[in-house]
Amino acid sequence: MSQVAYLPAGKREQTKVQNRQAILDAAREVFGELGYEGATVRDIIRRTGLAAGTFYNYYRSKEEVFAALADDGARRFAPILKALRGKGGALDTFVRDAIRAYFEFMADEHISWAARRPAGEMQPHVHGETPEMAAVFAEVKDAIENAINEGRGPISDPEYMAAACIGIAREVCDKMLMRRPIDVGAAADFASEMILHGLKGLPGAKC
Amino acid sequence: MSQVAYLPAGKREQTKVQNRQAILDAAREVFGELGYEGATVRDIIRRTGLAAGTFYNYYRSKEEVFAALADDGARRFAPILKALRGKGGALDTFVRDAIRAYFEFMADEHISWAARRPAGEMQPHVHGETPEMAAVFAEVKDAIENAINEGRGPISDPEYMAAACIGIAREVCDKMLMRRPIDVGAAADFASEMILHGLKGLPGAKC
Amino acid sequence: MSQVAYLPAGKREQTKVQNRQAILDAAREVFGELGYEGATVRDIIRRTGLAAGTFYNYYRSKEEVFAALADDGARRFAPILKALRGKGGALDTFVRDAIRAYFEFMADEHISWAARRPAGEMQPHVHGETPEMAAVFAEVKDAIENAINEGRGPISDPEYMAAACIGIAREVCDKMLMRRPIDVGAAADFASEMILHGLKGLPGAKC
Amino acid sequence: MSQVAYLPAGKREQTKVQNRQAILDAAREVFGELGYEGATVRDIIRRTGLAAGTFYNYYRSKEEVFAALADDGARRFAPILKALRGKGGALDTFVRDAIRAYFEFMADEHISWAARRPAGEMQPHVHGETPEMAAVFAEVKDAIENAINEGRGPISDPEYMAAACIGIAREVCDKMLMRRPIDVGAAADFASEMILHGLKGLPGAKC
DNA sequence: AATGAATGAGAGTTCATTCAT
DNA sequence: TATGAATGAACTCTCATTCAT
Repeated sequence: MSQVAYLPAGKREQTKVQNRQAILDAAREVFGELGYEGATVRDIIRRTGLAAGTFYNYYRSKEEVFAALADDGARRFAPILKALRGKGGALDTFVRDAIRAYFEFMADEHISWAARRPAGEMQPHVHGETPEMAAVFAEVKDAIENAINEGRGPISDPEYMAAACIGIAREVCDKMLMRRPIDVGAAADFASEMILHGLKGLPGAKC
Repeated sequence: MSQVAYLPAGKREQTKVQNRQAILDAAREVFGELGYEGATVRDIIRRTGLAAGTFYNYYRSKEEVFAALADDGARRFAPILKALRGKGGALDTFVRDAIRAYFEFMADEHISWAARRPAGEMQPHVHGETPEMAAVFAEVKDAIENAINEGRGPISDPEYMAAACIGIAREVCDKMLMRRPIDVGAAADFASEMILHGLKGLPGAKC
Repeated sequence: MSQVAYLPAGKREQTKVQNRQAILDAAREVFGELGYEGATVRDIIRRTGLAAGTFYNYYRSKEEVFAALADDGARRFAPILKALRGKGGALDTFVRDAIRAYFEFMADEHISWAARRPAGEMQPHVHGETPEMAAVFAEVKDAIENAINEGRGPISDPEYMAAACIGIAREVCDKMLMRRPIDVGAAADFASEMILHGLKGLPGAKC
Repeated sequence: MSQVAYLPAGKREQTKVQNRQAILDAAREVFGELGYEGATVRDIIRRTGLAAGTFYNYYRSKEEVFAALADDGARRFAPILKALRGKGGALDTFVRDAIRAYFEFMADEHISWAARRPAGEMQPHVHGETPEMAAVFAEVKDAIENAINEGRGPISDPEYMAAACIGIAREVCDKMLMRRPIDVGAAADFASEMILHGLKGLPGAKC
């Protein structure tokens, strides 16, 4: 068309990006606080100060913004994990590296929304996990399952083994995030040790 | 005037107890299928055949019936755990016993609602855990934390230790419940071994 | 179940019927004033004084209440037409009878909602025809088409013939309904004559 | 300052006229496909490739563009009718000419949007009549009413007479537009005959 | 105590229209 | 003047809860 005017290059474009981010940030918070079901689109946009309809200029539904959040987390974490997998060492090393990477990512992620949460007030039925975290968690789970299936570890029940690793990682990480200061190194070491040697392998145990 | 004297204790009381139980049963199913947020009071009451308003003669809200369900599970599981705690043996033994008791309870609980679920169809954002399970989980968690704090185990970070045990128990139990047939013994053994000795302690590992 | 109490027999049942009717009446008015697309469920329930949600206790959607209205009209008019069809006389007679029946029905129907309409204020894009009217119109159309196809009239283009009859009936009826007093006899006679003999057959024409 | 002197009359003006026409064309299609209520400004503007806001540089509302469309049709048809009226012959002739002109206009108009409609898919509650058609219809109606009031026909009820003519014209025309090929001559002849002599005047009737 | 219709707040979503660019 | 994101009122529909019966 001949009437090319006001190509989006300046402030318009900028606020668009800002709004998209604002919605994403608000959604992260709201999902973290209220859980997926508990969160409403209105909760999200209210926190941005934007109008109700504006949400739908960026995402078509609650589902979609949730997916975008999860994607975002996965996308940022994927390369880290991939590098680890590429190294292809012993399960021993892989577990330590993967757990550490996971814990570090979670800690980073955490501060962006945990800070402004009314501390101590843990709603019922809510997991306090952002979609990003969930996505990253899924990645790690996948990696561990693969590692075990590839036979880089003892031959027991692979599914149970992965489940156990995952369980430790998730729960210890959760605890870590509740402490101040957050000590990623200590928590990751603990979890790795626990995964590899169990309670009896911990310092102070009589093996 | 409303209390009719000498009303035989039967019919009326009977009905009340039955209705209360019917609601509880329906709620267990519905929460299991739809999750807490997804479940509606209508879903619950519809399954009982009672009228909508009747729900509120027994529970003041969805929240309350959920709590009642959790209480119920906890109340039934508490004595089992208590007996274990009373035995006061080594952490070793306690872990095995507690895990086994937990897994057995879960398996029992499970069949009461898992049966009629459309298998394979796992909704997003739904955890498939009844309130009872959640409550029992909390009990076990408590027991393990206590055991560790009492010094019946290695002196490391007690909170992390409990978290790790809990994580293993939860995840392995979940996997167990998805298999057919459900082999409680194997799963409990695996989880206990994992808790005590980690991956390296599993058969086939070079320690 | 044993707890049979307060069977719907008295006032409850009564208001239910009243509400259903109130919604139907309101819907008739609103569709008449605003047209199908223009009408909203809110418009309808607002006019009844009932709460928003109450609408959905009676009809699942705007579509459904519209269909109910149309059904109602058709159901009431069907027997009249059927009797006419049964008589099986000449097209001549059939046309006069059918037109008369149609005009009479419309006149009856009309007063129930036309009365409270802001007179003279004819919105654009709106046909001022209730679903009942539309339904009855469809019935008559069908009857005329059948009569013509059965060869009870001249052999020309049956579809066009029916269309022409229908056109006359609809338009003349509309005009009739706008006059005061409504003279069904005169209007029906006119329409019949016009259908049968055209302008040239009208009094005052030189044939 | 904003009006640059000596700006060649071309580009700018050209664009304005083109845009106005593009919106009108799009609106014609959309109203034809979706009906007035069903059509949205977004539907219209999307089809032009212009931006949402641009619509409002040309028309203040959906209502206004609709009116413009109607005007357009009326403006194009008016001279045709006027010529007919000027001839001032018998009602007989006038009816035939007017009907023919009307049918021809409708057929022309029709192809411009009917072509790209998903055939056979007739939405409920939608009339498939462009605003232009409505306007032209109104013109013809007016002409016939005038002719009758001027006493160029039988002295019966003029309003009813006009209504009857209009009804025939509208319905037969509708049918004509649904046939393939569209035979304007036959349809116009039929309608004229029907208007003038009724069913009994049709070939095959015993008069 | 049981009933189930009524309630109305609030959910997700659409859309005509405005306005900074 | 063209743009298209922002706006916010209004829409359909759901649901926890109340209350007359």
